[in-house]
Amino acid sequence: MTTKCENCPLREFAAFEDMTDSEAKYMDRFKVGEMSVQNGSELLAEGANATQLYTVLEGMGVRYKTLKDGKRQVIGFILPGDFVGLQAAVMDTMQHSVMASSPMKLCIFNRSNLWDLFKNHPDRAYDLVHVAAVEEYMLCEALTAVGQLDGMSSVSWALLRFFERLTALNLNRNNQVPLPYKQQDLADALGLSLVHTNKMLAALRKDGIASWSDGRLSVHDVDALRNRAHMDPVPLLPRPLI
Amino acid sequence: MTTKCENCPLREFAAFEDMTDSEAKYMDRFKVGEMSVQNGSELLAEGANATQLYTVLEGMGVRYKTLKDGKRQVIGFILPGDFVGLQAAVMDTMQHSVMASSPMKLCIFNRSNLWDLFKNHPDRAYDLVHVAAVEEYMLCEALTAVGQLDGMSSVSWALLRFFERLTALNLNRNNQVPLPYKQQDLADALGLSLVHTNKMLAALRKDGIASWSDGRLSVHDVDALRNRAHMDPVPLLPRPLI
DNA sequence: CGATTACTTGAGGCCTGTCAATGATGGTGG
DNA sequence: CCACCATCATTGACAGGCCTCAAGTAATCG
Repeated sequence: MTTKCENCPLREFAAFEDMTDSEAKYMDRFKVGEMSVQNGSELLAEGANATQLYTVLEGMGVRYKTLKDGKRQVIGFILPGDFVGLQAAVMDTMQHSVMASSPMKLCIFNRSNLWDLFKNHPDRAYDLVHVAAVEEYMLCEALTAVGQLDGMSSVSWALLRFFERLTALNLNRNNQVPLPYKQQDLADALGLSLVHTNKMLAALRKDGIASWSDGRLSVHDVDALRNRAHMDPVPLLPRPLI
Repeated sequence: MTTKCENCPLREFAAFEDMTDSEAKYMDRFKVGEMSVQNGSELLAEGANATQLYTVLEGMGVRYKTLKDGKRQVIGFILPGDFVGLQAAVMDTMQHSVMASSPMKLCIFNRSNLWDLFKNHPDRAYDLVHVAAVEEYMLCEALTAVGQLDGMSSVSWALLRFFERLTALNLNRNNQVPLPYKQQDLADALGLSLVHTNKMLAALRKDGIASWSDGRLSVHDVDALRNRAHMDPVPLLPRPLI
């Protein structure tokens, strides 16, 4: 028995805009099921044309793109509440892959219902554009970090972003948030080598600013972290939940 | 007297999906005017909340984000047919600026009409999502290039992308396309220094692969360029025109 | 207990940034 | 018409951040 959208635990978090009960009731009709996956499993593959859309209920994952020579660029990190597969829905194929970095629980929507949503629920369609815009914004920020910041700064920026996003999801306990990724994931996201990424993390740990081990990130000095990031801390805007 | 959407010269190009005459007629009601700007002028500023949306009719521009320390990341290059300002429309403020790199002619839509479009023309709203998805895809590709490729490769990739996009816009004359940007723009897009970017361009010129000067890019050996780019030449998909 | 995966740490070299100087071009004002 | 200035492109020298190679530790697993 799956959770009804009306009772979706995500709705209360600061990260999301409010949703009325009637909206939630409609979304529930749109919803076709739930799915649980192990960490390491590939949800969507580059080049495939997926017929389903997902909203993440629990767990985390990565989006990434692979090059001919085996290099990998991590496009983004997928957290609870994130909407996955919109690209596949409107363009016919995925341009990147998605993999679970921890056990995940996903809410499944059917692609073929998407059109009904546009026709009958323009407000929800509008939210969809909003979500797409937020995603574009996150990508812009990542591009800026990768392009303009040096190693120390970009690692700091990334940890800060994780800390903020996860805090907004109520996952902050005592300045500690879960972070079930590998150092290689972060390195591939920032365009740094694994070795160098490791050294930046070691420096942050030595300086008592932040430490990340065993899948948990502890931030001991947010201001120092923000300082090293060298990037305007653009606040996270509430976004609609799909 | 402005051009009617029915007669929009952009419609015929390979870069865009077909649009029926009746669709074009509706868009014409959505359109509120045209605007011409000089090169160097700022169309939209970071942090501002624009009330208008634009489709580029002629000319080119850049999207960019500026950091506290004056560094600049070029987010993307705006070509004819591109839709500008969607982010400002759904989130309330722009997260990046837009500047004209050549004289531009823009088609103006009113933000307040956007809602009407969602309510009464779901197919066009769907196209809007499609456009947003294409933009996201371009950003992914750029992020991958900046993160994973070295100088020679990323410069080659960028020139190749320009060549393909402009060719799809019927601006290719004898393997030569207009490219009214500065080397600094390209450098800021790729996260390279101006000096190094210049040296990569010099190498491509010396090797007889491509030469860019006086606002014109000539590609003498597309295959060699593609070879140096080291990235899958994902084809440009036709996209809807707004 | 060997094999695998992830994390750490050190050493050396190259790609790329910074500094600096020069040319080329075009606009401006006397 | 020419000196002057601003912008952009070009080229060389040098230093440094980051990559690659390599080796070692720790934890998990069959």
